[in-house]
Amino acid sequence: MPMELDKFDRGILAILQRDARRSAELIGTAIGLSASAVQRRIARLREEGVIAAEVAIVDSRAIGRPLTLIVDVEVERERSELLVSLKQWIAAEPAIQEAWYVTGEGDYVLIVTARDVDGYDALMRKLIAENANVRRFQTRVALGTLKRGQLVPVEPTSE
Amino acid sequence: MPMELDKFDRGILAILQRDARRSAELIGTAIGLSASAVQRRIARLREEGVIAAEVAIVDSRAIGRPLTLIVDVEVERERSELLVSLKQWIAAEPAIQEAWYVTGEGDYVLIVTARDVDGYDALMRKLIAENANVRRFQTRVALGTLKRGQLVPVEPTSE
DNA sequence: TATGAAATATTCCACCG
DNA sequence: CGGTGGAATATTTCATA
Repeated sequence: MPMELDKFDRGILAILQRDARRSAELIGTAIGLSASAVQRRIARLREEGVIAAEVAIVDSRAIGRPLTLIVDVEVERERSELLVSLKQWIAAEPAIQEAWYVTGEGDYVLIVTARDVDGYDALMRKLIAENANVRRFQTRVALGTLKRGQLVPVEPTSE
Repeated sequence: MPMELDKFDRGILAILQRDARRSAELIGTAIGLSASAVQRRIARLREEGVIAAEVAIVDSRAIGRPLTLIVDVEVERERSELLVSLKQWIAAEPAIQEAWYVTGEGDYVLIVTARDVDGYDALMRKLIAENANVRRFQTRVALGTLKRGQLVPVEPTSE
């Protein structure tokens, strides 16, 4: 169920999605509201779950994980009990940053971060070894990152 | 150039990647450091760019964008001048949350958020219409999101 | 029901030892 | 590094529309 968001909420979200540290007073002057009104709305957006989290974005290159890989995984759909443990495996593996179950024949798409090719190889060998229902996978290496984030458009104009 | 990070830095990053609002005092008790030391380290990590940003994560379903699509785009590599404008187009389009240039024949992978199928169709028609070098694209719909984020593993691999 | 302003409580930040 | 005090910020309270 889509939440009721007026233009003030949208303005707040637009700012906080780019900079969660911006003070309520600055946000207020930007959108035309008092600091306390902004503060109240932020608290409400958190409670309602519209703001799901506030997190630090770490530069993966800066800490020695310059590789990003996009992996298409094909899974045997028949064995549903193995699917549960595969999902848990994915959830528990920190090198897998994102994972979707997508349209196709038991297909998953993974976004993986790695230190180097060897690190990635080791990860995928472990994936295969510990999940019998993984049929095959195809890897694409990110040669360049044009854009990264989970910034959601909040303007009603954008489609 | 990988940054020098000791176990305290790693502990700080592990926490802040999940909750950027955690106070320095709480972080300090968690990792065994004083609040002021934690403050100093956070400031340094921000300056060095290890912490690239601190952002609010908005629940896209809560604001009426329940659809996520993974799009493989094939581009004519020959016309490099068109590539520049395509990149700018992608950068300027808020519905495209993530975009990588990947191994293959002029292939890009996009993560797109949409209100519904019609909204997505309209976006891709616009992409085609305004970028003559886009040869074709293939869409996969995210039927389920197992994991989402840019959480980078910071656990020591060698220390 | 939501606002703005004022009062209170936290948290941060720049020093000091 | 840890600790302290002043500044900035967030949170609560309250009167008002």
